[in-house]
Amino acid sequence: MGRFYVTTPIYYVNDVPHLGTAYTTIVADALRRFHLLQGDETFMLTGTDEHGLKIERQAKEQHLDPKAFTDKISARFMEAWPKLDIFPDRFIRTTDADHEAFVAELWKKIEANGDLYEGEYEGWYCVGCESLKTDKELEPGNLCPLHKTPVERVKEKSYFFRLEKWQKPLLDFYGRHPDFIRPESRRNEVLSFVESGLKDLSVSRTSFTWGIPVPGNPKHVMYVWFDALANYLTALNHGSLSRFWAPSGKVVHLVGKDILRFHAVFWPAFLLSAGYTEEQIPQVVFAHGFLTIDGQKMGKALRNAVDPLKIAHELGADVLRYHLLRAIAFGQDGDFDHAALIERYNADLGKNLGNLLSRVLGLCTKLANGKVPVFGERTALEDELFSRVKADLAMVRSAWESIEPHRALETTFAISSAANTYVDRAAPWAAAKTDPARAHTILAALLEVLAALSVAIWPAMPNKSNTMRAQLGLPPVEPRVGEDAFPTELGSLLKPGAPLAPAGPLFQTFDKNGTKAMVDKLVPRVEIPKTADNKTTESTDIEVSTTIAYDDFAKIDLRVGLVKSAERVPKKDKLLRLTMDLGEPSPRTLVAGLALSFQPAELVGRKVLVVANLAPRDFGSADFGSGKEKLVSHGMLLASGPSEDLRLATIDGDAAPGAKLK
RNA sequence: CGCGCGGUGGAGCAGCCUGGUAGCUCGUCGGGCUCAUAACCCGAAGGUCGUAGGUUCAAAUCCUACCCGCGCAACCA
Repeated sequence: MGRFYVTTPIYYVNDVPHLGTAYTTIVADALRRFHLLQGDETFMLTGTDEHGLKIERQAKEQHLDPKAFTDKISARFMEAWPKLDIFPDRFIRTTDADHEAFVAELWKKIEANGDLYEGEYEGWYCVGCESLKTDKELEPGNLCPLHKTPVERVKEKSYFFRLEKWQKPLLDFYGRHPDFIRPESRRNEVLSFVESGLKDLSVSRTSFTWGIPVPGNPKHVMYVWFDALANYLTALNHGSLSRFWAPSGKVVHLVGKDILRFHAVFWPAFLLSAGYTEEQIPQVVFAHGFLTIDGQKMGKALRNAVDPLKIAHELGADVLRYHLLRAIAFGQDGDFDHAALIERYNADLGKNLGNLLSRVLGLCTKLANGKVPVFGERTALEDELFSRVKADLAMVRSAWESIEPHRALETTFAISSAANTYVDRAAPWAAAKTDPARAHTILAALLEVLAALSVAIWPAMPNKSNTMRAQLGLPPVEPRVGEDAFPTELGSLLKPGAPLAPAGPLFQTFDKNGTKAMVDKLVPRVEIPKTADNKTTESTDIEVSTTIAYDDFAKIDLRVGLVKSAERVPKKDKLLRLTMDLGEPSPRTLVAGLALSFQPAELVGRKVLVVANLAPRDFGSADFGSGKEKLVSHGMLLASGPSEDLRLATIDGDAAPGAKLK
């Protein structure tokens, strides 16, 4: 028996609960339920992350006080989880008073250890990430590599955390605790990141106020990650709850692969700095992958369209939970496919397990008076079944222990398959005609397996587990601390003579039409615009936006231009660099997105229409074979159509290069 | 050399860390059973585990190189 503490990330309140957050939270709940079954003391934490510039701005947009704004969104998370049969021990908010107090304490400890200093930060800041970016990280045009939005130049006083100092200790720690970062591939990522060198981390801001004030210097608020990570400790900072923290408890942080770095690098560094020992660092940070939906990346539109609560409402939370846990290899990217969901529901839940229960209970009604029959003499068939099931149960247990829900469930359902095979081999209906005692033994064996299964599915499907148990005449699963209720032995899970309930369908399968109807119902209606289509519609959009005055039009210098030369721009597959005669003393350079429609050679000598007085546009640089050259366009060439089928705007008849249009 | 992911029977995936008869679901074909949710069971067809090298007694698994997809990003002033 031990203690098990599992956390989800605290979800940022700029979004509402969606399939992705539901996924992580479901896994956390399933793991905790497994540990409950084993008799462990458990604590599960989830919550919301509520500070930061992005929230401050979003609240303002909605004309709300930040607190009122976060109250609103946070409530949606809090209300969502119970609908998926998830009951965290604490739902923490970074605006909770105890959290704010605890973070201040943590800050002071780190400061007292000399790991915080005041400096000045100047650089780029991405509001989306809530983090600073180095010049190297930025994409051309000063875009955040993650959000693709422009970063902001900020210059402000800031406290810095001496992260650099912890590089070596962190590497030592990783070396001594190979299981700290999982899965392995992620661990390697983090290692190479840390090995490549850590820089001190800016951990406060003065540019906004929606955050936890820095102790002793309230002009500063803490960096949201400093604030957020601490939540895992805040929740246990109450009396004896600290027993759940490492090393007396096993601490497992489930995180998305996008935020692994914060948990695997910053967090242990903060802890070490605050005086925690290596043994007091969480044992596992497990990074899971991202989900796609029906093969499509989960963009904002899709995220909002696929509501986990709706799926739970239609099919039951158990079914959603099962499918997510079973269909996706935890730790890897996975696809949430609606058709596969129904397929799996039919196959595993309905036909394999549901039908097994139904046929066994049906036989019991007919052959054993609806009571648990007496287990008579075992034959080789029962021996084989039981030893197989025992071995599988052991595998299920170890799969859960090592955080591999997909494997745990695969094996769980292999048990159900084995039982189905056994029914066929043992043929109780045939035995009943000649040897009723034998038939009873067979049924008793099957009931034992079903009883074990009813427990084994509980971490994933608590409701169905109990429905199943009710039919077996068993009380609901009620784990007790110190009592290992995960089945290992078969043979005495049921009492002979105990009444069984009549069989009712555990999972009603869908026939062809039903499947189709359900898939239609669940698949989001939104058209997910494909990038190409999107562009086409844009470029064929003939709606006239707004009118402009003639004077405005007159400002545009449209001219005929003669293409003197044209060449592809290396590495930019849509761009051509053109030199053009616009009737000026020297030719101009234009950069145009024509490369998908035209060969450079076929453009040379053509007369096309050009906007001559457009502000020059910088396209970065390109290497034309003799080193990097600046790529600047001095004008715009007019064309129509999608980029792969452009038509040039030309002039009727002949006109001299430079001729103006009016 | 932009970042990331992947290539395993018809489809979708697991296995790869910790080498040792290639597994799961669906689909196809044939058979069985008749207790059950048109269910369940058995069998069959179908795989050069992307390619080429290397390590090894042994490679889907470890190493090296390469090829091919996909996603994201970027470029159409």
